[in-house]
Amino acid sequence: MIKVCITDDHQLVLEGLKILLDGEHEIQVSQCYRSAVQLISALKDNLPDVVLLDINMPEMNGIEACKIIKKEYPNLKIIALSMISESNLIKLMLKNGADGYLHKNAGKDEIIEAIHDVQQGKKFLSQEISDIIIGQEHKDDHKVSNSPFPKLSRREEQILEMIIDEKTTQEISEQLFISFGTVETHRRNIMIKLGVKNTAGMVRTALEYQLIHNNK
Amino acid sequence: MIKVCITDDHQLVLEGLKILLDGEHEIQVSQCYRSAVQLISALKDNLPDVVLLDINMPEMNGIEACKIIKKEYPNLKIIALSMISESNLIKLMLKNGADGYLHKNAGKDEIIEAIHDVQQGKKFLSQEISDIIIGQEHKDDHKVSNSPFPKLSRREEQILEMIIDEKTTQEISEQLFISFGTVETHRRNIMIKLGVKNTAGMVRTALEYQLIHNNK
DNA sequence: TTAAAATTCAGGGAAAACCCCCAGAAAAAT
DNA sequence: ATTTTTCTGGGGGTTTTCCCTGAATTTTAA
Repeated sequence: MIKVCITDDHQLVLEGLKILLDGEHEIQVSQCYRSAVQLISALKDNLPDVVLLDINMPEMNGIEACKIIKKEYPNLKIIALSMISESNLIKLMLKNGADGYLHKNAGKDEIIEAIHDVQQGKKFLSQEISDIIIGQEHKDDHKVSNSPFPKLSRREEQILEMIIDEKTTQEISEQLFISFGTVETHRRNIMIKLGVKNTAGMVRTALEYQLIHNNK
Repeated sequence: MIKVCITDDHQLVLEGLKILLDGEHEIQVSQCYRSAVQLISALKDNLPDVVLLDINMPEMNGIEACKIIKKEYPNLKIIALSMISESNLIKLMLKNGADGYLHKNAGKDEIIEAIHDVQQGKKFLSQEISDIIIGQEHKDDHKVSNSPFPKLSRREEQILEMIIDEKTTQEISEQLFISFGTVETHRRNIMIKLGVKNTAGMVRTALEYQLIHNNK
């Protein structure tokens, strides 16, 4: 019997997965959590064999969570769940200790196969995911290898949010009571951290990686 | 017995929902589809009572699908499903004939309640969704009322994609073999159509509404 | 077939963003 | 306690975007 724990901020996915997996008799869904923070604090008392972990969550994203969990519990197997199949994201997740990666349009069989595989110590990547990684391998390996998951400072995050909200450097400086030059410096640093070259890149990356807490 | 049909491009959500609803004895999941195109062509032969329709899908988005379906089958009830609770999106969906709106972190009970409500001819909006709409009501009613779902031309879409890909006007003009001035005109028109004021707005709106086909 | 929308082009000017350099003070992490 | 990161500020300059105007041709829709 494999003890599985699911963490996803979407109630619907959570309940669906639970019922889906409960139908299997070698698998037992022991716990469900709506956030990575909940998951991490609960692991102390009850350790499952496999964790299904959503990547795109508020508060703490799956990549951060993965890193923390693997540090504490290296033997706990983690399967990343994601809506998007972006090669950089997948690589980052695997780099941070994930044992498998499932896209959310995977079927029941694929999930069960993944759980069994990682429980036996194997890595699991669906065909689709493998193709993406291999297809992009030559293109951006330098970019990924030396750029960790972009971590912005509080100020940078705040300014990025305002940029996404269509505010100009001038407006941002006025609203935050800091100088024009300071905002420009932050802009520059954000671009460097995200590895982009203009505003479009900042916005795209921010939304793709869900770096900002969009409460619109 | 209410005949329900589910359309979502994510296999996982699809299977989860199916099993979730199969547990209810007043509800019968008659069909499942992975795209709106499939759904629409299948309605001719088999008409359900209620359709659970994901908004964010490739090929055809839920808003377009909703409009088409309601035109053909005005009595068929549609509940929109979405990952994001953006007020404009919700309003647009309702404006295009949806009978209910469910966020994907809704629980089982909420979904079942929604299905029963719309089947009886009532509208269903979760508390969370109602709050968002009411909260934004004063702010942007003019903006929504006279701006339909932004429809870009082929060229505009193409250029928007390139903007999101961090290309400058110069680069775009060279790669498309058109003049600098032409690209600028397209940029301007895109901004007007999307109701934004700069590049950040274009990128944000494009990604939020999934106007572009991001095959990265 | 006629009206509407899309695509093409351009000049001139203002605003914003981008790029280089630098550097001190404060806060956080090791 | 010391190193690192963050936050702050700026000078000077180039590139890009944004905004105004206008207009001809082609394609699409009513």
